[in-house]
Amino acid sequence: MGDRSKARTTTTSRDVVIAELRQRILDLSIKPGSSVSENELANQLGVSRTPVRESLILLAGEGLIEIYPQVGTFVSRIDPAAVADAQFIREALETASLRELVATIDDGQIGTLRDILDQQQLAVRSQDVDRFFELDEQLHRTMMDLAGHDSAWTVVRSARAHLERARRASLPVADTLGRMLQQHTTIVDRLSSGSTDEAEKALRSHLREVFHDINEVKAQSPEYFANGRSRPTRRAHLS
Amino acid sequence: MGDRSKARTTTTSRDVVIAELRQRILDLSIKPGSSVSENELANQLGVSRTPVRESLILLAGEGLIEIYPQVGTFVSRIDPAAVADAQFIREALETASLRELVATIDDGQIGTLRDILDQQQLAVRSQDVDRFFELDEQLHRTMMDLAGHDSAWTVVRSARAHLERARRASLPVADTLGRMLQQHTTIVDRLSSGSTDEAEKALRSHLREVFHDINEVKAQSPEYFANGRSRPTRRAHLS
DNA sequence: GCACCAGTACTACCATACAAGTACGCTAGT
DNA sequence: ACTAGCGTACTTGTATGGTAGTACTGGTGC
Repeated sequence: MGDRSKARTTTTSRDVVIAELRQRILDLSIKPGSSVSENELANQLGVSRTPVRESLILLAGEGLIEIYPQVGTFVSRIDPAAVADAQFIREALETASLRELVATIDDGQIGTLRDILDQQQLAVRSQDVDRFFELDEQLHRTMMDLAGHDSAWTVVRSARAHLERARRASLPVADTLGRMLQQHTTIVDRLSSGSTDEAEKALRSHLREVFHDINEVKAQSPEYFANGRSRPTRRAHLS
Repeated sequence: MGDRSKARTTTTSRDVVIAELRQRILDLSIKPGSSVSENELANQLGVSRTPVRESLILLAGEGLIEIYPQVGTFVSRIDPAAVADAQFIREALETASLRELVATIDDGQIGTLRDILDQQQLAVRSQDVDRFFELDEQLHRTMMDLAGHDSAWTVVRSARAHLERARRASLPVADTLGRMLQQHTTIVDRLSSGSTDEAEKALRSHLREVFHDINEVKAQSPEYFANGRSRPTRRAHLS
């Protein structure tokens, strides 16, 4: 639910390729700035160029891929300006949802959110980073769902993609997950107590934490970032 | 400027097809719910099915098109839920931009906005509807530009597309344009006087006017709307 | 008259072949 | 040693043929 664009019932191989590519880009299996050739991907995935190509076009629409005709296709570098924009979009949509949610939320819904927090607690104890971020996405999405804006999540997810790449690359410091969980807890607490302004404030500062992570990544992996106006070179994919 | 996805310099025929299709969908040359076949479009536009197909996939990503594998491709009907979502997104992003803009705007920028208002005044006098809405887009976009969020405009434009189809279909009542202009003027006035909350209020109620137009269209052209969960029929394109 | 069933015509999906264009590397000339 | 220029190998763009699957239609049995 919540994805209005899912107008079909069957699964095409294009769908598979899109999911696979998005996954690889987000978890940095394919590094920002590296080239991705249609032929190469087609061979790897065992399909023809057509579905690969169509997937790349769609991902280019989301800004994760850049296509230069007759030159090559590249994974977008992390652009500080794009990151700032993505952050702005995410912040605007999530805080607006939150304000509406405060007025309508009931005890059962609060229970749903607290369940997610409990599971995050477990993930923190076992230091399961992947699980934690999976739950992070689930929490944020659920809050928008409950506010009745599940379809706006598509936009947030797209914006989030640009931010998430950076976050995943940052070394998870021991207490990072714990601090994030605490922030989540604060948000839900204020949400359940009906303090609109305070809840918004907590959410906003929580979302802005990502800038800290990004600067950290930029320090240790500057090649992931788009510093100049230059385009990646064709043989950038050689690792 | 303002379109980060424009990573290329050459113009491919896919670009042309995309622009043409988006235009036709927005101005209702192709009616909501009608089918668009790859073959048919390819013949009409004098290109092969490939660029047409790729364009349709991209537009499906924006929600303007729905593709059912092995069944057909259809122009999205106007979905009230989607409209509400689009409105929410637009409102959240534009008001957030406006609040930031109040703090940073200078006299020159205010002048730029007032120039647009003057041109709208002319459009109202000559009852040039197309020109008026062109300037409407320009005004809203410029405000986001000035706030430094030009790239978020891409999102707003996508959301706006769902709203705009309805608005274009509504009969332009004599004083509609005049009323909209007055609202624009109020927003810019409050923006220049630094009244953040009042400016936001004016913008918000201005944006919500679209619901009035949409209800009007729904009354006279209910077939444009997605009332049930049913999918359009294949021969829906017979006019 | 109505319901069911099979055939046909249409759809988008995928694979493949060809065309247009760019970048890189080698070679020849300076 | 260095630079200019050309050729090759690579890229994406476009065109087209065949395939799998669905919807509509006409006929048949009830």
